[in-house]
Amino acid sequence: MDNQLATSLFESLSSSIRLDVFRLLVKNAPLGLVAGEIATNLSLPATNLSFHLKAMTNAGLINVTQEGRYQRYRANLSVMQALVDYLTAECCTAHPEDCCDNDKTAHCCDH
Amino acid sequence: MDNQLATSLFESLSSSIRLDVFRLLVKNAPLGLVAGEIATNLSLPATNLSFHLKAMTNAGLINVTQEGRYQRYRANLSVMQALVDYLTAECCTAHPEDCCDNDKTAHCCDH
DNA sequence: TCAATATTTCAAGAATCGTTGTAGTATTGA
DNA sequence: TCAATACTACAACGATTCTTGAAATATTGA
Repeated sequence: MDNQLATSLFESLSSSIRLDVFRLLVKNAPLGLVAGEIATNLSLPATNLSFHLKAMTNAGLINVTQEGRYQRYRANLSVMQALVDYLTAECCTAHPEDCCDNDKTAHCCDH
Repeated sequence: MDNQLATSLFESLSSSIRLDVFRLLVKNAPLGLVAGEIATNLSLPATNLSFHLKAMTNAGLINVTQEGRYQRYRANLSVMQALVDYLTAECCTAHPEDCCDNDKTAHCCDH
């Protein structure tokens, strides 16, 4: 995980449509859904959905496999924890002596 | 957490600069940094940084408090877990009988 | 082979976002 | 009160992204 990959992953989830697509695929894990089912479920034009699916696939947020004339999409769930880990990797390292003194809810203090 | 809030949070982290800012503030948790320290650390023009800090503050990703003529920014770490929880809230609910049969690394299968 | 189906690619316009300079507000120290 | 400092607001331009319709590709079933 690096800045560029993390940025593209966040960008992949930064639109209302793509967020709905991802949550729908999480809901339908691990089988996933084919493109047409996603379009029907979210009432999206096939063209527009295809645009967003491609962006999400390129970022690695979802996976696609071909089934005859269908394209089956699945959420890549494991990438999310890696993303959070990347964000909090260096938590408090600048001043470890103060860590958690003021904010007990901080994620980095959960260990 | 809803679609709109989640979208704005992801959008807040979808630029290289804002990601660097957030990780720098995580590193300097819980004290945070004032705007000038962030600008120096990341070699950014004050104008541009201010633009991004405002966007991140509006989304709730970071918090700001005034200290005389300084503005001190802190990472809002607790919001990240809420975001991941939102994404995985309905994991496998469409077909619970198949959950984790094929993908043991899925985050939603960690319970 | 042929028509229907599923999905993607492409082009074009609209909308949004990022960066920068200039100007403005607020605070500090003398 | 005055100059310096810290930061933000605004406007403008270029760059990027979103959406849509039309056309293309690939697969299926008859």
